[in-house]
Amino acid sequence: MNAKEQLEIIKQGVVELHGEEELLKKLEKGTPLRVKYGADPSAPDIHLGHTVALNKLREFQELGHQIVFIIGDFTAMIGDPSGRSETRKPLTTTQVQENAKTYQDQVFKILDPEKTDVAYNSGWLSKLMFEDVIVKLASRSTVAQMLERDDFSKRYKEGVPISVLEFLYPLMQAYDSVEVQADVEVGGTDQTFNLLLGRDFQREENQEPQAVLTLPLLEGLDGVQKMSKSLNNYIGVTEEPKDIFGKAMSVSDELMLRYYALLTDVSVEAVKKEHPMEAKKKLAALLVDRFHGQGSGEEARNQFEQVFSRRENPDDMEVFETSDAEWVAGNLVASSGCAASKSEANRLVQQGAFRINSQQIKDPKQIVNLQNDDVVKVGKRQFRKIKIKK
RNA sequence: GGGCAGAUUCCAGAGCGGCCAAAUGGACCAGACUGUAAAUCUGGUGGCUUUGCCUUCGAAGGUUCGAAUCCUUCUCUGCCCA
Repeated sequence: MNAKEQLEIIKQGVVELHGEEELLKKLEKGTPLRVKYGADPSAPDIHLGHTVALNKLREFQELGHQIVFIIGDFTAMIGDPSGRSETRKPLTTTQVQENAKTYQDQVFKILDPEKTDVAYNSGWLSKLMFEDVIVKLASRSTVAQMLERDDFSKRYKEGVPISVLEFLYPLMQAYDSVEVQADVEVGGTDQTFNLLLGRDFQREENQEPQAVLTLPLLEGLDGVQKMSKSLNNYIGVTEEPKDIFGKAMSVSDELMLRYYALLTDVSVEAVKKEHPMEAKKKLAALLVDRFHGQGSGEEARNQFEQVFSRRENPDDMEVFETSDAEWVAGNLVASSGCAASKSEANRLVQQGAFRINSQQIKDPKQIVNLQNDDVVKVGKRQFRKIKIKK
């Protein structure tokens, strides 16, 4: 495929491409490009938000290029301030290592391991002398530049603390680009500053500056904030089919269109013509298929319709084993793990969330007599099948 | 280093010395309505051996019959001055 055609593919779905001409020239050389992507192993779960960028990387790989996947094990000790309104808690080395490992396993659900170099940035960052930090990093950016960034200026205005440490984060990320001699770096739009700084750093080291490719940020399930683990508004790629399906179904119609646009090749125009619920089910199934294999989406859909449309019990219920047949309602809810505490259990019962074999019981103190295969339901999605131990 | 302000339950934020497990909003949970959508409405959101008891308002002490509220010291944060 010629360089121009490649560029067209690369540009699809991209918000901004800095250094387009340079990129074209590099593509014309015909040698595989080194495409950098950095991941912060502070939260080990990869979710749909990440997959926007990962899919782009996958495209690069299909075009024959090499991915340099950087695990920011060193930078994770600081925490990326991008888009955040508060200082992140630093992680311990052990935590970071564990996270990094699970992270990698998940990434290869999407990326081709053959065409991926994995690098830990502690490999070079931890070896820097203080002098290097001053000369190579700190001297190359100004406070004004930093404060120009939304996240910092906002915090500064609001009197929310900003650690000097956090100013170092973009610098380290930029330095990574120098180390791995990246031709391209891919990231979310919130990364723009960090990515562009990489270009400056490379120029100073007499390298060709990397092309910078920013991708849209995927909104989380709430439809407002960006998808992230800490906000708990995400769909993780390793989640159970029924959870992926259920979460996808719970998004608003508007957000569904956004997900279609950012996560699939399906034309949004076509989707708009469909019944929203049907479209949403298709999206949900598509996502399940993607992470659990062909056919699993269909299965998840059937389960979903069984449980929620027809209000039947799911096929696979957690079993609650007990030797007592007689229970106080509230205790049963708590003991079976359907509520975090006894008080919560009692509350749920009072609010009418508790059903046993479809029969609602509202008094937490009521005695219920259990039999084998009775089904306890708490709320919309918690089911327990009863087994009486003799 | 000096001065000032502040630290409250998941978050933001209110809290006269008793009526404070602590207003209000957000978030979340449950119920109703639905397309488990959104919107809307209702209720709820520390724990427990639950009409009462226990733990909580940065930390530790103290005053008081009684403290989130007053005093002392400490820790942390912001602002101003150097």
